[in-house]
Amino acid sequence: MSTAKISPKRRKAEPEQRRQAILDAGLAVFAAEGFAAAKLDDVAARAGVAKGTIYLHFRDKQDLFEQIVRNATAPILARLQQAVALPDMPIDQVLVLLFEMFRTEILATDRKLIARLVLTEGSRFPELAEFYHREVVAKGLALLRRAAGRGIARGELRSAALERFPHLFFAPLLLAMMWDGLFAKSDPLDVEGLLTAHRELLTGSANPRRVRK
Amino acid sequence: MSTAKISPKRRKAEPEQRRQAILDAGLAVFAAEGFAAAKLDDVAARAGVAKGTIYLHFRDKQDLFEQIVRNATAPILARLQQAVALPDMPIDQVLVLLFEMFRTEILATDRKLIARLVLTEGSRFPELAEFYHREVVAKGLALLRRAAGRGIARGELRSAALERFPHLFFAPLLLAMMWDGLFAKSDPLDVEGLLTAHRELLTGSANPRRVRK
Amino acid sequence: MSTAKISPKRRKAEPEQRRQAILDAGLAVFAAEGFAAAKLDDVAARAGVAKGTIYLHFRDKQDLFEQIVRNATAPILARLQQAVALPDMPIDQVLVLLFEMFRTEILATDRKLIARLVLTEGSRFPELAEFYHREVVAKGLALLRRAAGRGIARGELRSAALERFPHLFFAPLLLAMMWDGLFAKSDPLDVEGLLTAHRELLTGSANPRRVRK
Amino acid sequence: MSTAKISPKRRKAEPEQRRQAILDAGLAVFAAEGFAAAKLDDVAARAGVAKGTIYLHFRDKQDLFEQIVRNATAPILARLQQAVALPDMPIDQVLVLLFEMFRTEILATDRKLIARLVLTEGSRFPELAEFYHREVVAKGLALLRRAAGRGIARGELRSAALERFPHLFFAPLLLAMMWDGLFAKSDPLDVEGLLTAHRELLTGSANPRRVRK
DNA sequence: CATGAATGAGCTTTCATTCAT
DNA sequence: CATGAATGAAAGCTCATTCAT
Repeated sequence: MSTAKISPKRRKAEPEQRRQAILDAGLAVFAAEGFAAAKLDDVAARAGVAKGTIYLHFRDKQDLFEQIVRNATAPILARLQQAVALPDMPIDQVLVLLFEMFRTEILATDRKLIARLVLTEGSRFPELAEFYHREVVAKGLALLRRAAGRGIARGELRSAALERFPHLFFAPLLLAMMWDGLFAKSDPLDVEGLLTAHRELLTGSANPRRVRK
Repeated sequence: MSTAKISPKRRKAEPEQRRQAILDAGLAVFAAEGFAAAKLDDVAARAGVAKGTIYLHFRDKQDLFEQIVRNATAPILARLQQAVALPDMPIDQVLVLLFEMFRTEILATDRKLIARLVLTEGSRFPELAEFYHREVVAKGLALLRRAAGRGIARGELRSAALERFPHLFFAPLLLAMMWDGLFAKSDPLDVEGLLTAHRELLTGSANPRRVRK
Repeated sequence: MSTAKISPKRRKAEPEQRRQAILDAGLAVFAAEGFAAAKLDDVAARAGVAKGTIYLHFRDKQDLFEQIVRNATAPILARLQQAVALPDMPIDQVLVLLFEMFRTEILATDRKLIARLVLTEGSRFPELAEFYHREVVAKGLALLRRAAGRGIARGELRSAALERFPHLFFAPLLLAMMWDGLFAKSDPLDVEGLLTAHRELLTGSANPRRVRK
Repeated sequence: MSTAKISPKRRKAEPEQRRQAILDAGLAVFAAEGFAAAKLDDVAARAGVAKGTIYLHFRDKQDLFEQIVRNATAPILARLQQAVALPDMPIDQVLVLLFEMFRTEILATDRKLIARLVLTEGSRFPELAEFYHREVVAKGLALLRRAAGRGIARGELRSAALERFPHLFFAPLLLAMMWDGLFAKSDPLDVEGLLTAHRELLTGSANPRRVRK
C-alpha cells in the first residue's frame, strides 16, 4: 500500500528533482573547482545520475553553469523584495536587518557559493555577469541608495556620499565573502564583528548600544 | 668560441629576461583565462619562446602560476615598506596617500591582475593563499591598524572599530578591483569618487578640504 | 471491452502501419546520413513514434537497416517478374521498356535510395549484399542475358559479348543512379539522353527511329 | 657509423613521412569502415603514431578525410595528362590503353579505394564531391569526348552519341569498381573480359581478334 | 504494445608534459 | 639551454539500447 503510493509519486516528481539534484551538484563542483576544472563526471556522480542525464536537462557544460547562477537568483530577489517592502525605519535598524539577512541568507547558505562563482568566473561569462548585475547588484544598490537618501534626510547619516556610492554598504560584505575560503584557515574573520564595526562607521559617532556592551 | 665573444653579455642576460618574459606572458594569460583554462601554448607564444622552454624555468604549470604571484609580491611589499616608513601624519593624509598609491600602483598596473588572480584562484592553491596573506594582506592590515590606532589617539577617527577591523579600509579597494572586469561594461564605477566618499565616511563629517575645493 | 469495439480494425492494422512508417523513415534517414551517422532518434521522430517503439519491431539498428533493404526487394522482384513474362519482342523494344521501367520505377522513387544504400553500405553488410545479389542483381542479369541471347539469335545484336556480360546493359543505370546526389549540382545529367545513347550503342548502327526524329 | 647516419635522416625526413603514413592509414580505415564509423584510434594505430599526432597534421577528422581524397588526386591527374598527351591513334587503341591504365593504375591500387570513397561518402561532403568532379571527372569526360570526336570523324565509331555522353565509356569501369567489395565473394567479375566486351560494343562490329578466340 | 527518460560505453578532441635534436 | 613534434591521459559530448511506467 505504501509502495503503491510512493512509486507513482517518485516517478512523476523525479524529473524536476533530478534537475535540481544536478544543479546542486553542479554548484558544489563548480564552486570547488572553478568552471574550467570542474568535471561533469563529478557532477553526475554527486547528483547520483549518469553522465548522459545531465544533457537531458542542459545543453552543455556552460549552460549548466549559467542555469545554476540564474536559478539561484530568484530566492535572492525574493529577499530583496522583502527588504524593499519593509516599513520605513531608522537606517541603523535597516542595516542591522540587512547585515543579518546577509549573514543568514547568503553567507550561511549555498548562495554564498553562487555569489563567489559570479565574482570568480563572471569575467569569462559576460552575459551572465550582465544578468547578475541587472537582476541582483543593481537592485541591491538601488535599495540601499533609497534607504541612504531617507537616512540623510532624517539626519541619521552624516555623509551624503552614501547616496552616491551605496557600494560602500556592500564592500565589507564582499570582503567577508571572499575572505572565507582564501584566508579563513590562517586568519579567520569575525564577520559579525566586522559588520558591527561597519555599521558604526556608517551610522556615525559609534553605535551607543553596541559600545556600552 | 667566436659566438661566445659576439654576445657575451646577451647570453648571460637572456635567461633571466626569458624567465621574466614567461612570467609576464603567464600573468596575462592566466588573468584572461583563469588557471585551468590557460594554455601553456599561449603563454609560450606570447613570451616568444618555445613551449619546452617554460619547463626549463618552471617545474610545471602550477609552479609557473605560483611563481607569477610570488614574483609580483616584492614590489608590493616595497610600496608597503615606503608607507610604513612615512613620517607620522594626519590619518586623512595617510588615506589620501594610500588610496592614491592603490590607484596608481595597483589598479593601473598588472598588479591588479595579480590581486585578482589571488582572489579568483586562491582557494585552489592554499599555500599560495597563505603566502599572499602572510606577505601582503597581513602586513597591509597591520600597517593600517597602527595608523588607525594613532588616528584614534589623536581624535581624528571617531570609531575605535577601525583598529580592530582595518579590513574596512580595504573593502572598497577590493570592490573596485573586482567591479572592473565584471560590471564595468554595463555600469562603470567612478573609482576616485568611491574612494573619496570612503574617506569621508572613515574620517568623519565630510572632508572639509575636499568640499571646499 | 469498449475500446476493443471502438476501433477493432485500427488496433489490428496499426502495428503493421507503424512498422511500415519506421521502415520509411529509416530509409530516408539512412539514405541521407549513411548507416553509421543515422540517428534512431531521427528515425523515430520522422516515423512519429517513440524511440523505444523501434525496438518492438526490430532487434537493433542493424536489423532495421537490413529489413529496410529486404523489405524493398519484393516490389523490384515483381517488376522483374513482369519483365520476364513479357512476350518475345525485338531487343530494342525490350530495352526501351526496361530503361523506361528503370526511370519511372527506380530513379523516380524511393527504390533509388535502396539501391544506393546497397552500393554505399553493402560492403559493411556482407549477408545483405549477398541477399541483394541473389534476389535482385543475379535475376536482373539472368533476365537480360536471356534477352541478349534471343537478340543475337535474331541478328538484332551484333556482339555476342552482351550475353556473357549483361552487366554492360546495367552499367549506365548504375552511373545515373550514383551521379545524382554526387555531381548533379555542378553538372546535371540528362538521364534520358544517356539511356537513349546507350541503346544506340547496344543495338547497333544507331537507332533509326530516334535519329530521324 | 650506420646509426649515426640513419638517425639524423630519420628525424628530418619523418614529418612528411608521418603525414603520409597517416594519410595511408586513414585511407585504409575510411575505406573499410566509412567516414562515420572510422575510428581515429585505429588510424593512429595503423599509422604507428599517437592519437594526438593526427591533430598536428590535420584540423579534425573531416579534414583528414578530405586531405586523403585531395592528396590522391594529383597522381590520377598525372595519368590523365599522359593520356591527353598521347599521339593521335585509332580509338580502339586509345580504349585498350585507357582500360589497361584503369586496371593497373586504379583497380589494382589504393586509388580504387579513393574513388569508392568519393562514390560512397561524396554526397555528405558536397565540396569534396565538387572538387573531385572538377579535377577528375570533368577532365576524364573531356578527354574521352575529344577522343570520341576524332574517332567519329575517322569513321571508327558508329555512334555520335559517344561524343555527347562520354560517360558511357566509364560506366563499366564504375561498375567494376563497385562490384568488387560488394558481390565479388558470391560472384566474382572478370574485369578484363568485361572491359574487352565493352570495347567491342563501343568500337563496332566486334573485335575480330577476340571473337576468333 | 508504446513511451521516453535514463544509461554509460565509446568517440573526438585538447593540452600538459617529455625528449631527441 | 632552446626547440617543438610527439605523446596519451583525460574530458566533453553522443547515441544505441534498456526498462519502469
